[in-house]
Amino acid sequence: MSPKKPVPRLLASELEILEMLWRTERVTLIEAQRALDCSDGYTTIQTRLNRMVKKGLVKRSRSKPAKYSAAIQPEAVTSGDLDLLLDKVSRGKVVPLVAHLVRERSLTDAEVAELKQLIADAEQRASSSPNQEGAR
Amino acid sequence: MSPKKPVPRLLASELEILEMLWRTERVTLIEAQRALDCSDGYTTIQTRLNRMVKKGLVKRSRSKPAKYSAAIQPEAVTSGDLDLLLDKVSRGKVVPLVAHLVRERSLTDAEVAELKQLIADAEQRASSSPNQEGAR
DNA sequence: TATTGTGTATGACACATGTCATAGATGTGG
DNA sequence: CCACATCTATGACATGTGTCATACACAATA
Repeated sequence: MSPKKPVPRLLASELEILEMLWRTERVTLIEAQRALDCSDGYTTIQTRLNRMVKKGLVKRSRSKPAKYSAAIQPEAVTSGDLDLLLDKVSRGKVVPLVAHLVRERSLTDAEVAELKQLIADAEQRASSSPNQEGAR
Repeated sequence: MSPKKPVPRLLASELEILEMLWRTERVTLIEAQRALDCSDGYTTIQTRLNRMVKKGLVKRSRSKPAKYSAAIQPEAVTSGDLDLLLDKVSRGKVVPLVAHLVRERSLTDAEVAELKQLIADAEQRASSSPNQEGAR
């Protein structure tokens, strides 16, 4: 039974591979090599992909020129990493992270609008559900 | 030249150590061992700390029972990791990340208020400075 | 059938990390 | 000054990762 393992914590290199796979969907080794920086040798890519298959991060088809594809979605990584960040680094506080996010990046008007909506939704949810975290 | 290296990408174990150091400020090896889960041997902690010193992640005092302390702040990790998350996983998009943050965590009223303020500030900044973002 | 591509599977090697056991250096009470 | 309690520095070993070179398998063809 492997229910919802939060995707450990990916190494930078694994993230790099996954990023490529998310972009390209399904690729053969040659395509993968091309899609990546391709400064690495053919069998290097092969080994890395296969090791990731072993880890369950990547899927491989049985077709003749095997096609590799991501076994996990970006959201999973986002969740896992963000949760870790929150728990370990930000001591569970969301605001500092968001502050960094919106301060460092300049947002478009559309994005600002979306964020407003998100906050509004969260606000509503907060008032409707019993909230712990500092019982005012 | 200040090598403003964005703090590579920390391993989970390194994050664990740093988290402890941020909590405790300065510790000797024994204290560190106690502060951590302490299931690891004394010299194990020693080796890990020392290797992190070598990497510039941790500082060590010259005092007799050497005191170890974090060489980087949580914010640095936050920044580095968030940027990576943004660039690699979220394709540079802030909204999905924030969405995850505010959806998964229930926020207090105070936090919601802070977030609103954050967005308001960002909005102002967006309108005052010519935003290219998506010129391509 | 032997030859040549093209793909896949193995074996290798260096360096990083997780975990310790021990040896070496030092300060302190007899 | 000696012996012991502490610290600290090294050496070791298994496993994981980065990077390949090669060997092996198999289909199409000369």
